[in-house]
Amino acid sequence: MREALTAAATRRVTRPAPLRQAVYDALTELIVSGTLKPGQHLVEAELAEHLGVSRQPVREALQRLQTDGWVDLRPAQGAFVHSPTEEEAGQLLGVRAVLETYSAQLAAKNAKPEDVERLWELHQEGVDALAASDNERLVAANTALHTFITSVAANAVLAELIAGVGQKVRWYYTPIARPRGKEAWNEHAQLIRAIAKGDPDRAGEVMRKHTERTTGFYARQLASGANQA
Amino acid sequence: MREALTAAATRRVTRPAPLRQAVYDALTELIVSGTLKPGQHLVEAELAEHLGVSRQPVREALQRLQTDGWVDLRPAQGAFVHSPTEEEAGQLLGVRAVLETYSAQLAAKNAKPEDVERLWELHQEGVDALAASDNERLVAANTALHTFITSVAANAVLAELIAGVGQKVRWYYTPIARPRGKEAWNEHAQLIRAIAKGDPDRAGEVMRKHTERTTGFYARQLASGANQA
DNA sequence: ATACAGGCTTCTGTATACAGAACTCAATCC
DNA sequence: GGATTGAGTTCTGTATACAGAAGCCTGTAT
Repeated sequence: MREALTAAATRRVTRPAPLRQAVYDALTELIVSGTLKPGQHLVEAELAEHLGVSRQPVREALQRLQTDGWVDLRPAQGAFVHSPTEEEAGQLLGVRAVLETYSAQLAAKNAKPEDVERLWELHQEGVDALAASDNERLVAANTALHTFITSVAANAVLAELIAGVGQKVRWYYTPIARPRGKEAWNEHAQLIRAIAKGDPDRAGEVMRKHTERTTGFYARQLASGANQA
Repeated sequence: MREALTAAATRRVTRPAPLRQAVYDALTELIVSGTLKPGQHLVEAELAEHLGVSRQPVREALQRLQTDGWVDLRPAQGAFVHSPTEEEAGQLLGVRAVLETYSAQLAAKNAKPEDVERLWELHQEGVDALAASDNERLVAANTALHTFITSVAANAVLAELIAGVGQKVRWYYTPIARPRGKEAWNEHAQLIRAIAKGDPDRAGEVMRKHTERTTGFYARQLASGANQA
């Protein structure tokens, strides 16, 4: 009987789900969506009442939000939503570029045929979204593709860093920049071909150029319509 | 008068220094030093009493220790000192290599003459420690050199990631591996020369090879005397 | 009118109290 | 004898309470 259960109902009935996690997710969503604006003072008691919990889980969530860079915690003054500077945004893009490049190299080393197949599926989804001019779907497809490449890279440490950096990049640039268009997905296709061939050097190079172009693309949008948000 | 004060006593009398920070530092030290062993269950009440504070700051410190990867926080069970696997250690080294490479490239772009001068000073310190066979000083000199290169790179995001990854690498390898010897410092010298010339490609390449050799060096030590700790 | 001082309010930081879940171990039943 | 079930214990997760610091506002004196 034990084996039968192990095979099927591996997942416990319901994870109790610690409140701090729920609060963390809620606050992250509020920050990324822009409901909580950069520089805004977050009062623990207010958040607690608004979310229907006590101050304690809110505090714990705020602590984690700080270490993840979403809020600044000034001693004896509390939490303030982090205000990213242009300089910091540029640094984020640079770091992301090297991490993604490494990710692509590892993926090219490890990719199995079924991984490549899945990559092409994700690529097709992006092309479809592009044809439908569905920006939201396009962003999701782009994220999904990069995330899957990272998972193929099979480096948990790397994956965690990329996830953190990537989310902040999206936070900063989503309000001011549109997603890149057709040529980005052509670059993705090149990348997948390099991974399929198991050519780490080429995969890394393609990814490096890809992220550099994205960086330049963002920079131009920033320069042209800076304060449109 | 206000201007005079601003110039001089910018720093407030004494930062109250939140307790959670002190607890965090204390626990990190206990983990890195090996007093708290991997897998060990950390009971909040015990730590609180031992450190002379209440459970609250201990909890907050444990939360941060989790996000920084030092402990695992299992729901409804509490904190356990993280047990690094060999696989994770390898992943750490890989990530560190690409981050350090990028750091060296940026440093080569930004370095001013006085930075190069300081680099040579730090290098000399390492050579001296090597001559004195003072391992502790040698590790400190190595850390100081790499840290300074990162600071010259002038990328705060990168610096934070390197700091986190680097500390974990040291935690994992310090007990089982000796520091590298003379040839590591020759490589450092090459690196500094590349930075002095303002040659990012060469600096990156030298750093990449340097970290790869360090990785191999660790791997060999691990293979030979695995369970000597 | 302006600058300063004092009290007041508000919020954080810390401690304590309480409820619920997980582990332990012993007693019981097959 | 072995497995299982149940009570008891321990620890986490959450809520509440209290103390201290920082900011604000008002009143007063120059």
